[in-house]
Amino acid sequence: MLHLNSKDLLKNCSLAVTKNRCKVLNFFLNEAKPINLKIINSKFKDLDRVTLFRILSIFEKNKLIHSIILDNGKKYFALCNHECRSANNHNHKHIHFVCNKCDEVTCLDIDNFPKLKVPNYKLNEVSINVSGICSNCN
Amino acid sequence: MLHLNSKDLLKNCSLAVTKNRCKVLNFFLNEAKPINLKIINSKFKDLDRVTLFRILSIFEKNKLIHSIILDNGKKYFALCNHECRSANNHNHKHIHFVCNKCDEVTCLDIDNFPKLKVPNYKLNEVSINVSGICSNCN
DNA sequence: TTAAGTGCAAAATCTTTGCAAATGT
DNA sequence: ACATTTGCAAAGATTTTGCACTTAA
Repeated sequence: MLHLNSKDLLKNCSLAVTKNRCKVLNFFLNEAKPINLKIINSKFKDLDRVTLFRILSIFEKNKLIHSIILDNGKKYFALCNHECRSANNHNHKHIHFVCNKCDEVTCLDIDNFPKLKVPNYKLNEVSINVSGICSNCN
Repeated sequence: MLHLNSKDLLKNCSLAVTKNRCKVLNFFLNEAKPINLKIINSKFKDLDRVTLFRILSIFEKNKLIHSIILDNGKKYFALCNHECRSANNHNHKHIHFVCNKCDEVTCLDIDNFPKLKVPNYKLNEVSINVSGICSNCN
């Protein structure tokens, strides 16, 4: 999985390869971090809002990207990595971290993802959001 | 903390005791679970949307209730328990569970709340949302 | 060529704001 | 009496829908 290009990724998902989709997907390929919807919007001013919505929603449905809603209510989108795409669950592999200083959001792979247990409950997806100070600001 | 009545709770928070606030707070006192905003709205049809918004927002500000946004994007509100009100962080004590069968959301106190560590990061608030099958449906 | 994607307009939701009337302290 | 809360109207913001036009397969 070295050469990640938008065309192939779209094809892999049986999605039509359009200019707009490539543009948006390339944007994600160049961004390691989850990006707020508003920012994405501002990066694609030539692109219709509605079209962007539809592109993001079909990307999410096809597990090219995943979305997070932080406790502040803001919605973020981020590229899924390979494990993310192949697994059913986007949250098993990493947690989402938001820095209280720089406001950047980061997907963090953590070594020992906690195994929660609750009597009488069957736990499937576990999603963890953390806030604090990131490595840059620390 | 046996007799939880809305009047005293409001007074404790230095909030004016109004009929609407009592109604809404009583509703939460009778509901153990987080309730979706839409449902709350439908329970108070005589109450103006805006007023309900303002009541919920001031309750949240005063830590009478806390809100959660689940991965599906829906917003829920739930009564804070005593520890919840006294602590700075509403998430340290419990996790939020959503059942894939009955769709109910539950605050679950878990014994060993995971202690996460990430090198170079300072972690403050940890919020955990889990989906699966609840004890009723299991 | 034919199905799918796009842009525009407009509807449907959701949330906030301003202000006069009603209510609580 | 005075400050706060409430309801209404209306503005903003966000997300969805319908449909004609364009583009990809």
